[in-house]
Amino acid sequence: MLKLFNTFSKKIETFKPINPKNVKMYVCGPTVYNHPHIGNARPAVIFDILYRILKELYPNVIYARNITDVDDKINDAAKKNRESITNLTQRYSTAYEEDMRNLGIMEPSFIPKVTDNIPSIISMIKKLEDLNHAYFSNDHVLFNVESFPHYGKLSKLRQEDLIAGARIEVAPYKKNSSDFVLWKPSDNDTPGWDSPWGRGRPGWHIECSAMIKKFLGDSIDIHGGGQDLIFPHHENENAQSICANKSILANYWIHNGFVTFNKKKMSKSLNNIITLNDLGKKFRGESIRFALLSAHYRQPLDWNKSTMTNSENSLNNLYTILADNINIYPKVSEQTNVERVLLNDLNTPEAIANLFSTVKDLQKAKKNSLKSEIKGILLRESYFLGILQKDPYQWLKNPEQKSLSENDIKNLIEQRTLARKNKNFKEADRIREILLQHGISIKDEKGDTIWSK
RNA sequence: GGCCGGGUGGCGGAAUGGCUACGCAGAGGACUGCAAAUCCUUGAAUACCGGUUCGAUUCCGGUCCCGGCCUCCA
Repeated sequence: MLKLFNTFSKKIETFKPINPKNVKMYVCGPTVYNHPHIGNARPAVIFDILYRILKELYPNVIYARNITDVDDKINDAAKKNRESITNLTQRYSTAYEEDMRNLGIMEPSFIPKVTDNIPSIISMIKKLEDLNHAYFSNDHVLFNVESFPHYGKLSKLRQEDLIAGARIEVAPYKKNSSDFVLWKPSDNDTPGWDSPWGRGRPGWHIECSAMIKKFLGDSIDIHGGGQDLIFPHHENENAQSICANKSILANYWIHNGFVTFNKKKMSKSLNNIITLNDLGKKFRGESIRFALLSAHYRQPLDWNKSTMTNSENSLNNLYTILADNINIYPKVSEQTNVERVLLNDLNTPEAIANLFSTVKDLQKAKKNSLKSEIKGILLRESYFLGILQKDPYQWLKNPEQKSLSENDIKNLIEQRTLARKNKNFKEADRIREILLQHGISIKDEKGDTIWSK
């Protein structure tokens, strides 16, 4: 039984799909104008785990994660780079997909892009206009918030509060300060498409509503994203979808907490981000993933200097155990403790604790038959977390480090092995020291010498 | 100002009305030519003040501090 915290009810609820034979989930992906940072990676990893769990529970799961490639920030970035908009968005969507693969994230069923779905967007806006939920004003089409009495229910924000807190000047052509843009005009320098309202482009929010409708249908089970999307993005999506489709948009709204850096939210606009690209130069994707799992998804996760070394060390230890048991055949396992705690609102820290408990069992096991059983459990448990699926020796050798060529290292290790055979320990230590100075540490293990870092 | 989270060991981070998980780092020992790994042992925490209770870190009230949303953000 899967339990999830629903932002809408602010309670943990038992998950009941609309149609158990076909479960539908949509997660808001990135706006591609920049390299994604670890804050962007968090929902990707969290919903990847949820996807794995759902696939285990239900025969068919459709998971869509969009890419927003129409946005004014994109236009600004392209202008700044003197680069074409398509070039920029393609460059960064490719980078995003690469980063996702690197994090061990399973490919969603659909990765829709806004530019491929303009007709769906236009027809949804048209529908809203026909139903008097939207109005045309000053070349813009705006959603009329007053036409939707439940506006604010998702984010728990009341109209009065929004007005009181408004820090931005209200556009004079809006009927209500909370009305938001569905369609806006484009000048010749800006990407635009022909529409009943002239050449223009969609506002933020509407693309997700339109793509959900097109790829998943009017109503879906789970809608997810970062907490910063609750308002206005999801509130607005919810309003426009319900008004256009006359049916509920999503039954479960799931939002992850932020990655913070020195306790402050990491965000592109605060310019305190750590990109996956930069982090990937020093650390492997799996280590980044492990770090992102260390806190419960609804809590903030504070990133600091030791976050990555901590997570690398943990994974090294786990892979070492797998290397020790490399010849043990993993027996196929049934539902594990890790799955059981993940079912409880995706409690990844507890899942990791359970994983380590399995590891302890494996270390204590004497008989091969028992080891085989436990190794099967361990591999199944780590699959749901999306870790430990690589060849352990490959991991421990860490070939991505480039301080010495692999051949050089092999040669030095051979020389050292020879010296040790001849009991020339002075020479053996000298070689160890050389390797250490190049950041390479070695371990003599079961007659073999393996090296890392 | 309105709304909403949170303060747990050196660090990260769960859980719980009743001996405070787990990981990383640390200490001691076994093992090792030395290391590493492994095994054994081990030190270390619930912001503050009240209340309820046999018992609170957990529930209630207050104080202080930190963060988020209200504007683009995962």
